[in-house]
Amino acid sequence: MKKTTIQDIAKAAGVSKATVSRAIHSPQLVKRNTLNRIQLIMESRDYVYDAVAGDLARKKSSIIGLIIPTIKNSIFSSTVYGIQQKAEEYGYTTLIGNSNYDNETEIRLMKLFQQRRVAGLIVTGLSAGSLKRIESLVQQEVPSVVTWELPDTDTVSFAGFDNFKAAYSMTDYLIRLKHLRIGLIIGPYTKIDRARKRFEGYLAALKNHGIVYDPDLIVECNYTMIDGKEGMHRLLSLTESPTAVFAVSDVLAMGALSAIKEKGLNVPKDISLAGFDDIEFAAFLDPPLTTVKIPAYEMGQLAVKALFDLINSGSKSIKQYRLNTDLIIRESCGEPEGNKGKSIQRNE
Amino acid sequence: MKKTTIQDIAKAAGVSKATVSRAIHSPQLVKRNTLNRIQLIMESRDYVYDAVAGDLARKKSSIIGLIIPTIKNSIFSSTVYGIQQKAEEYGYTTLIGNSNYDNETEIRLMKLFQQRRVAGLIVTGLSAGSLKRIESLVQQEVPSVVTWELPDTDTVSFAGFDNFKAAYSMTDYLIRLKHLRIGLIIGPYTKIDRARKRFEGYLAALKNHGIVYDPDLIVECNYTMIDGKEGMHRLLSLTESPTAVFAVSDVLAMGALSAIKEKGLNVPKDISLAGFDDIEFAAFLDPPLTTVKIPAYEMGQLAVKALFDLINSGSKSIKQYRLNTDLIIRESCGEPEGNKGKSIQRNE
DNA sequence: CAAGAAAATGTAACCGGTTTCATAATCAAT
DNA sequence: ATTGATTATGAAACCGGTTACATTTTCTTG
Repeated sequence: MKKTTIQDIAKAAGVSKATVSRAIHSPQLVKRNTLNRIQLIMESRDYVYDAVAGDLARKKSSIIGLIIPTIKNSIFSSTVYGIQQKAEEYGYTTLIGNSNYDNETEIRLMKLFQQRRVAGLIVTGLSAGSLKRIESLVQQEVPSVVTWELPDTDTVSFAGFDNFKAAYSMTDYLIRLKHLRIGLIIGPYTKIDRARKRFEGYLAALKNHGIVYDPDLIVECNYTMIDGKEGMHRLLSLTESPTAVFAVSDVLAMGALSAIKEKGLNVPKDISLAGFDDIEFAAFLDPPLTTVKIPAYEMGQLAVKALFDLINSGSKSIKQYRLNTDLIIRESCGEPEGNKGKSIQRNE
Repeated sequence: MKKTTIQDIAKAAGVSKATVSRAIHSPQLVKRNTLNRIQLIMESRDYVYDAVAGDLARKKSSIIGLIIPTIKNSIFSSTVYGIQQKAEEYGYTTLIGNSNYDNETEIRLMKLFQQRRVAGLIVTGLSAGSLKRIESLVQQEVPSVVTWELPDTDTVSFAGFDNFKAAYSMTDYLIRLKHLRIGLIIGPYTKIDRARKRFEGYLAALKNHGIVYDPDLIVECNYTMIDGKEGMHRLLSLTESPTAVFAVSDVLAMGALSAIKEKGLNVPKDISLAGFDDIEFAAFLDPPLTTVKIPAYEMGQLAVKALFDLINSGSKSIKQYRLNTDLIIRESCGEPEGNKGKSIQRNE
């Protein structure tokens, strides 16, 4: 049984395809009478509009493409959610691709989406290469916006936040609590720009306070709880282990926390722990996690807003949203034991 | 600047559209020489294949639609991930819609996907209404598979597990630990079939052990940590509070756990706590959470497999995968205090 | 080299809509 | 009833590909 098309409807209603098309999209252009007849026939024949054909004819689609590193980290889910909510308001659907933190995959997905003729693209880019790629997409008239970072360009729209500053402020906070040996558990900062910026923020904070950087305190790993746990175990087995650890992702922090507990240590008495993202469960940990709040949901919404500005302006209106992050002080960080009152050692 | 089409390429290469089309999809049908020429021209003009036009002409698409309750719960993310991984193997992309546990939205999304002419649909259905809808979709030749449950039908493919049994087994386990007052924190079981099945599993276990069902011990709520926390607070403020609580979602359990700690109680000494789903963090909680493991990832993969069987067989081959759930015993459940050795009270 | 088979390419209809422009029908007002 | 404006509809080209079928080219081989 062939699917019903507007042609069929037209014939049955004794009108032309054009009229049926109008009946669907601009009913006010069709006489009451005709309209009713057409609608009745559509009902009775289970007509289903073909959005593919429509998109082709109209030369525009109502799908936006979204590329994120992974759907498995709930912090990205929040952004996705923000995007979907907002996109839906505009009548758009979202096609999601996971790059799995892989550059090749990311590029492949961009191409794929471009082939699908998405109305626009939102990318949580990985590297400088991503940016180049996006600039070229924009030139090829695929409206695109970057999120989760502040790319250094004025030709690309974005809704992001300052990864450097966010990591800086947390490190600074820990230093002010009088920590001198601050461990860092962080994602693959050689591959991912965002992670590198955070790493630099950490470094800069140390430097500003005149603290020497100790490479032994850095654990580079992937973004799972297991990684966090293993990373923390490594730090704890150091001859001179850190008094505070900054896990640059709450997921890592959670893994780290479990490692600490396994060792029978107390947070924050024996060791301070800080996270990054402020995902929902951060507040529910024991102790509640001090972390950096990323406005993931709002960022998603603004990314969509920026995207539609781009779309509606024929790629003219470039919007760049810089969102703030917040230090969320809970109970997982305190002054280092035995260091109370001691002033910070400086290396000059 | 107009986009380059195969027409343009054809003209430039001095061949027909058909040859260009072949060069793209079946290069082995094109002479080496011509092929090279065409490819060169495609390169130089930044030709981007139009998958929309292709899909229309070919009357099939390479997008599969996916409807889940919410992307925000990581347990669904696992299923999504499984689906995306598998779908990608087959060269398909995934369009994701969130129903937000709302029936209307779910139906709207199904229609939307049908209009988009998706190759197939994977639905984490909500209610009996969903099933009806899906049966009708299948009749309209939209290959569809249900997941996350075992619909009672033989005309629809699915990859799911037995929600009743899963909840039954956990409740049974708690009872065998000698708990008599078992609280239940559960999602909106009046609206969501899956939740209702679980509720019934709980009820059946009680009944089988001759324990009277106390409505005061049931908290019906949504699926966030806050809900779990509030729910647990309610249970703890009961005159006769439960000795064990079964939170039918790890997210709820985590909220519940924080409520328990807030009260200064110990798990499992003062109260036992069980979850459902076995999301990644369940093992990392303090104490590690006893829960029911749902094979979310595998389920996603099998759903895709079932879907492609359906697609490739012209909707003939119906596959029904019944997956097992496992009781994961960790440390959050123990015998009730002061009840040790006491035998179970029966109400006959 | 001729002839038949195999390989390469072209022609044109088609997928299911949209939209411009022209024409026909209706309406208001003189 | 006539005219001009307004509203409703139709005809046909178009969107960018695919594909069945026909035709041409190239390859084999006797």
